[in-house]
Amino acid sequence: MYVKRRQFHFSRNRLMTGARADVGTEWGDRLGIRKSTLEEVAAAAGVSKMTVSRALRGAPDVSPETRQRVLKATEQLGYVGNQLALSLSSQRTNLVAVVVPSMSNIVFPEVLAGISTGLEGSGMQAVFGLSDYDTRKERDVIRDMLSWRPSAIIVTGLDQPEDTVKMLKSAEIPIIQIMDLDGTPIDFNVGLSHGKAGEEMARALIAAGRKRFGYIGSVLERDLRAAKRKAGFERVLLEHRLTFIGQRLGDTLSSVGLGKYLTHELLRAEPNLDCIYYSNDDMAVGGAFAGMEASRTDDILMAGFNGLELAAALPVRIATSKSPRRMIGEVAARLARGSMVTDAPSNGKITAFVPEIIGIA
Amino acid sequence: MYVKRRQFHFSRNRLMTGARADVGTEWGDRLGIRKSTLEEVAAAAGVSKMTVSRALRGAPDVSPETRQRVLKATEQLGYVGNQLALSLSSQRTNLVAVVVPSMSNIVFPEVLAGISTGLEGSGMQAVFGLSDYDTRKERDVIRDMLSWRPSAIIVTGLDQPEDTVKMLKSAEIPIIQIMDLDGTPIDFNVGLSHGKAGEEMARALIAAGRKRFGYIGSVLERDLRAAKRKAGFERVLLEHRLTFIGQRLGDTLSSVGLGKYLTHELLRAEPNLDCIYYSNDDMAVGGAFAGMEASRTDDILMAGFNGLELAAALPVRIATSKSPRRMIGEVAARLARGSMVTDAPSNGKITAFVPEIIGIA
DNA sequence: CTTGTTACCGATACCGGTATCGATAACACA
DNA sequence: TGTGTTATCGATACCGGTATCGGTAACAAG
Repeated sequence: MYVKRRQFHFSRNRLMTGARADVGTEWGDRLGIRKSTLEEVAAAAGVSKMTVSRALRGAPDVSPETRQRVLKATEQLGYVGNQLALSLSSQRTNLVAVVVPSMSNIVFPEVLAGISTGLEGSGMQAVFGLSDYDTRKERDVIRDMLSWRPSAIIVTGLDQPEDTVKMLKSAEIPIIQIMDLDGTPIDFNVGLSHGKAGEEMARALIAAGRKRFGYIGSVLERDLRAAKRKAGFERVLLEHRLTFIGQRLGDTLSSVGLGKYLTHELLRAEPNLDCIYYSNDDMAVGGAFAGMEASRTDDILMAGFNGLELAAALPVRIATSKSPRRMIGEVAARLARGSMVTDAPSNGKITAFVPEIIGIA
Repeated sequence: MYVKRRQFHFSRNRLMTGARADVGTEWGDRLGIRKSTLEEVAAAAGVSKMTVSRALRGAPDVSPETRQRVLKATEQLGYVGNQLALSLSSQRTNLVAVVVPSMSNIVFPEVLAGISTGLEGSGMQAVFGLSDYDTRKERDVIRDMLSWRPSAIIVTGLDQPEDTVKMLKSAEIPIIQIMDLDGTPIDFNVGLSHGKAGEEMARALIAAGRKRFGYIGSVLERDLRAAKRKAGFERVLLEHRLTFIGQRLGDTLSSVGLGKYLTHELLRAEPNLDCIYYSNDDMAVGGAFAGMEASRTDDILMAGFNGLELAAALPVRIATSKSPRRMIGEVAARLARGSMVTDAPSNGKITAFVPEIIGIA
């Protein structure tokens, strides 16, 4: 299948003549810049590859002149370095594996952006995978990730099935579970309590005089955090002898369009609601649109979750809890960075955020 | 700094006793599941590691019984495999490097999602990096990526500076430039002509009777594709002896809030516009909100670009060009997959999409 | 019984780096 | 002059896999 390889064994003599001698495929330009090896750079600089390795990494025991020669050769050959060999040899990677459920909700990209900035300057790379809210797929993705021997792994949520947890533990690297706090973390945990977020939102809305609540969400079996928010909300409703008068659950992932559609439906069925709690801001924005179309913006308040930039720009006000998504990513990244220097992760460390509720008063 | 390694040399005898014997750190559970090597699996199965390698990869010359023994040992030890060693040894990776400018605009996450699904089942992994619309940063990110010897690289746009292009070429892997088509591709090219997109939008709006145009965008020096759309739009305006009556350019990245703010400003300065072209849908949605607040939704049409789901759900109609973002990602991924089997990328292959204009008629 | 074939498996040499130890030369010091 | 010391560098053995080639046993054919 794969054609012969290793048929060119560069002899030392050959190398001594300079690696520029015989390059010239379709790709290689005449600068001779191509993926070269330490060995080639060494030959060009007239030293051993060990010395090149040292020079490039800034090791102390290399004379200034040698270092210069090596640097020049590196430049000329366009040497890039090989993380595969480096990582295999040194037994440590600069990889951070990240698994998120989805990319179509802006929340996770923002977390990734946070991770990216949090990793900046550390020389570490994020490798990401999507689970599509599917635990089986998540397990497979995690397995693939682990085969790269990342130095840390960031996963979304606390509700991984047992075999996934076992696999994670067996990797013997820091495991950073993000977003959710309601559950038992394996190792590090960065996020917020969605149960509490739901509770607080309910309390705030009730305090603001809302009495007749509806709920709109999408597939809660998959978005467990939305389900936790709803459960928290309902707990507080119950405390006040209240309940959701009506609710609608979609069967696709949350979106503005879905929120709008379900809101129209719910408003028709229950015209006397004075507040609707949504599974998140996308849905709530859709709700706001529906409210505008139905001219119900004055007597009914839509409440979501996340604090999207979009929600703040809306012509009508909606309530929401601002989740520190970027921040969660950055903190997770910092924890991952730590993994490069400390061998002993302080087991069970938790970073808890409290979302700020806005748009009510 | 890093403490001693390689101090444990498992003797063959030691291994023969079973790798479960001496595990028991804080992390290892009593199942003995931990990162083990082919050698260990081989010892447990009583064969050579070469045989294990063959068995695990489904090579033909392994007897069924041996395969079973190996599989059992693999299972028991929770062997995961080491992509680092695999890739280094076999001289090919299953990595696809992806560089996008930003994560805060939903467009790029959607491209990534497309790439992810396009890669599904191929055993390939996407490694992504952010350039923040900064060419220097882009170059550094690309260099980091290349050091992992990916089997393909996907970069955004066609306007990389010369040194970046040189670096890309020297990697001798398929280079897939996405999103933009206006320029000279290095190798593969998947996207759409933003110049034409701007032209077509202008033509459609003029055909629909719009006459008094304004423009609202953000930092166009960074978002080159938005600049190309604007240029295309202006070309057609000129053909019709028209011009932008007024325009506003923000100095931050595009967002709904920014679009709303600038629209309010522009509407104050130029109250008699009947159409505003925006750098993208986020801005246009903000414009729509401003229009609603100013009660100008009947006499002025906002036009954006992307065809976001959000735009379709809006209570007022806005015009937009639907860009096939997911599709672009999927096609790019397919091209990247191809790279694993064919050594000779068909140089210069271009996949062109034509965005559909909606929301005008 | 000798000789091919075939099926199966192991030994060995890599892949491109790093860690470790040892060697050499220059220089200081007694 | 003999002996440490220090600075600088190379040789060698890995890391954990895969590619390649060769070897052995079983069985068929001559």
